Amino acid sequence: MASISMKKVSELSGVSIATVSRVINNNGRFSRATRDNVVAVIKELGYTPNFMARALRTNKTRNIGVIVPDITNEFFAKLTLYIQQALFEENYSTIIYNTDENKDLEERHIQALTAQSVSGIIFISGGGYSVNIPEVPTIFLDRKPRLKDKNNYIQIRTDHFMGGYKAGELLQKLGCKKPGIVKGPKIFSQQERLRGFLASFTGKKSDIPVVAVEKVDYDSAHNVLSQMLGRGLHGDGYFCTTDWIAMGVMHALEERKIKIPEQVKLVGFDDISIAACSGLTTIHQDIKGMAETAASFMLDILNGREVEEREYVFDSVMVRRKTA
Amino acid sequence: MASISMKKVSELSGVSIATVSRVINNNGRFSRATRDNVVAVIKELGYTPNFMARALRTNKTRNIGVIVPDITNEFFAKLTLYIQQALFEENYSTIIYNTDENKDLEERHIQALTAQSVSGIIFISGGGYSVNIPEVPTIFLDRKPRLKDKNNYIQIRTDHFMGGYKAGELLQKLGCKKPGIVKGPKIFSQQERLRGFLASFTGKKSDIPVVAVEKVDYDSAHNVLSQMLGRGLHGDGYFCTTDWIAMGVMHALEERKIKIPEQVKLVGFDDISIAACSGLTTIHQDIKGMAETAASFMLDILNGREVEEREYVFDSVMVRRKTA
DNA sequence: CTGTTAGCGCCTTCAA
DNA sequence: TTGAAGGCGCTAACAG
Repeated sequence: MASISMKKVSELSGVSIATVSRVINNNGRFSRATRDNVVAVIKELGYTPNFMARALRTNKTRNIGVIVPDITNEFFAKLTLYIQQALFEENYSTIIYNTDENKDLEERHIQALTAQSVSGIIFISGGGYSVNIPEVPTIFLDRKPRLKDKNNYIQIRTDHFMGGYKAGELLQKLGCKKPGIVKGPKIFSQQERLRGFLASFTGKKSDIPVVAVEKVDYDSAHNVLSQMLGRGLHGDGYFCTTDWIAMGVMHALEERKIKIPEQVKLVGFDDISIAACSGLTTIHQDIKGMAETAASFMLDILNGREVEEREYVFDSVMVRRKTA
Repeated sequence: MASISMKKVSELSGVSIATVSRVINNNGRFSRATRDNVVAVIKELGYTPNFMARALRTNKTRNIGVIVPDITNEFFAKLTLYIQQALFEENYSTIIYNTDENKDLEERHIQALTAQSVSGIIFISGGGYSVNIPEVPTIFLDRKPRLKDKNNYIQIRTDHFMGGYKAGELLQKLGCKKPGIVKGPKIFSQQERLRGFLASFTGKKSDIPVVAVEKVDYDSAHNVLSQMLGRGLHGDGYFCTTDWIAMGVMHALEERKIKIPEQVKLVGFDDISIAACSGLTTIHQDIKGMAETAASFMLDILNGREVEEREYVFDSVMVRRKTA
């Protein structure tokens, strides 16, 4: 397009560029009449500000980086969807990067985002390694990472611990004698759910089998469980730290004709669509609430409003369906 | 950070800013010695180019907009994931917007993307309305939209028609006497799958029931099917134009104790995880192939390479599992 | 091979 | 309430 700049607006409206700028940014110091005039010309010309020039001048891009482990997982997809929607309301865009839980990739993406001068970053990171806090305002979502320097930061998440605890309680209430847990890799959320689960038991916790799978997905869980069942051993109730893990476990059991919930009870975590559609009992997370809180805090920071730098923890709720 | 600019590099390395710029962009016309010198200084200073300044100057942001109906659907999530990865290799970022199949939102996003001067757009749009082609290089993915002006454009998709055709063939081969189709709203891909399905039948097509659901998701399909079954009518084989629709249908049938595949056969479309994990027979799309093709064409265009503006159609393949 | 120079479009003092 | 002018950091002629 024949880019129309402020200059053209200034010429046609007979005022200086500076005044046009003031009108656009509502910076006061112009008369009502000039304002109306300038606004009219802008409309007539269909002028839109040049984001790049503005970004260069103000050092603010109005782009927010969102770093997620795996957008392919509905849980993270929803998180990013709601973040994007909330931010778009305020004219911010989101740049999404996938890390696949990989520290190197994570760092490369942070660097890319920084080089691009994003206005802020919403960061889902919580592997066993420590991370540098980016230079721009950053909000940690879903997981609490190991941070290198800072002690103050905003962190938003579900109460993974209590979620695990509730799962343990339910399994006990339902009379499970040999409960166990199937969990993912050493990531903050996974570890917390494990801790909570174990904490719900009063007896000897070392008797409770903890089976770990490499990734929090269907195949990993399905494989590990199939092997286990092949060796003839299984308990009568499993807390799976992810709905996808639960699906893998569920089908491994079904393939061996083991009845759910009669012989084995199952509890998942996340409450994504597949849980509802498979009748999986699971721990629900308030995805929308967390996403909107993250977006709203980010906006607060960007607008210079005061935000308390601490952890914001959302309640989890047990959703009973058929499997437990 | 104390932003280090080219100026500082030029001072410390004793050459002009222009030379520094040439070295950075590898634009030739500098000696080996100066190059090494400049590179060393850059490294020492930890200099990184300012993307905003560059963008302002060159009018290229290295941001690619990706417009998808619903990132929450694994099919689109994977598409965007692979696009993002391919583009990141070449130092491009992706800005993702969700449209929820909504024309207004679509237009607002295009506008936002244009205002931001993205370098290009990968666009999934194909409702019943006509769309304006954006000003920047655009590639249409998955669906062929109704375009307002241009007749030349790049369009990449699965052969939805043949996919539907294959589904029809299979159901017939399997001996279905009363086959039907459950499809989503009037979107290009949905309509094509329907056309293909019907085309596979030689007899009277008007006898084939077409049940339409509002959205291509589990709940819509589940509701509609439950109602239908409540009225006591169903066929012996359904082609569902989406895996999520198939899931809804599957469970509605199971709830009525109707055996799959004995009494009713089911074929889905997309082949997302849930299909594999539910034993759903479905039509597989080469998501990665399409995404990478789109990214690669985009890069070609951006780099001034010649690309033939036409439709690129990927084969679909039938994946037989338990439901048909 | 290298340096000088002129903006890209915008915001923001400073002066009027 | 307004205008003039400088500069954000970079690239791309145009000279040498």
